[in-house]
Amino acid sequence: MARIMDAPLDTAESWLAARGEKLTELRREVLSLLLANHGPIKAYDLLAALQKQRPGASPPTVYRTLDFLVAAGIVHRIDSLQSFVVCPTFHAPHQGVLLVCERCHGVEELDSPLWMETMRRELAGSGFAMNQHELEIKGLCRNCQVVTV
Amino acid sequence: MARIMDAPLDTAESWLAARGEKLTELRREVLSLLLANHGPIKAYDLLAALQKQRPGASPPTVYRTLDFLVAAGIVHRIDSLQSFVVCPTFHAPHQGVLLVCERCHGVEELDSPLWMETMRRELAGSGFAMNQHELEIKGLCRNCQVVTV
DNA sequence: AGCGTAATGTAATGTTATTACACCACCTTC
DNA sequence: GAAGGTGGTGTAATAACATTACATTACGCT
Repeated sequence: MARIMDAPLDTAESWLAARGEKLTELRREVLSLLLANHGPIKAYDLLAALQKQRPGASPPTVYRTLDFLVAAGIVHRIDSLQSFVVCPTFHAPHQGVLLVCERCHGVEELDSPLWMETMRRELAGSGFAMNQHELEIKGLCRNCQVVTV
Repeated sequence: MARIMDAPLDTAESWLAARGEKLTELRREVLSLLLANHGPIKAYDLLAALQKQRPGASPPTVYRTLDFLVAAGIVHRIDSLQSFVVCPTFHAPHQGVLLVCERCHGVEELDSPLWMETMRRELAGSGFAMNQHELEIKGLCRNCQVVTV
């Protein structure tokens, strides 16, 4: 019987296979923990979770695995939070912007090719070539705009 | 006789005075080092430089001063580089985007109110309120696009 | 002078990330 | 089936980045 969360793991497996890479047991465990977290997670928190099922895990264990998943486009690193989050649409062509809430630290991914194109055009004059895979916008999410604090 | 770099320091002083804050000797030294660096600098590199003229300087010395300068809008923190850079136009109203080169780690600031407005409008549908003071775009600068590596 | 607040000094510690090297599994090729 | 290469992981140590907590000093105010 299939466990919950298997579908994205299988998708990741095929996605990697198409690149000639493998979803090893370690990578599967890490990705599974990332998926279970629903939102950005810090490397050391992920390490703590991983150690429950894999006691020998150490910082290089998680950082190597995260680097791999990021390079494969399955996971995003959020610079402003020093955290990592699964890309909800890694398996499909997309041009996503990460909307990072500075208050609750939630992250949404907004897929907007039109928006990307607009930005690229606006930047053209400056001679700067935007990396559209690493775009992170800080601000307040809908919920957090309401809060007074 | 005025030393080189005095002008921006004096500008910072008035800018702060208008906010009821002061450019103390320590802040002046730190800002001066930041200006002398022409580009982003890491906190600990700044600390090392500061210690040459102020041997007792420690991490809190620089982090406190940087926090102050960032809060005053004089310095930007570049999340993707974990570095700090003087805002070239802190004294004037502006809506700058930081263009961070992923290869040479240089930073340009592009002032484009039109661009900001476009983005804000594009984001409106998502309910997300962009923080226009903290916008950082990664990519390749004009020079680095040419390099083959 | 005495008080209150802002600024800085100082020691320790917390958090994030990397290096370097050892070992093992798997695959190839002879 | 042994030799050698590659990719993946284990392990120890350390580097790099940042904060806490508390002591002390500087300065404006009455």
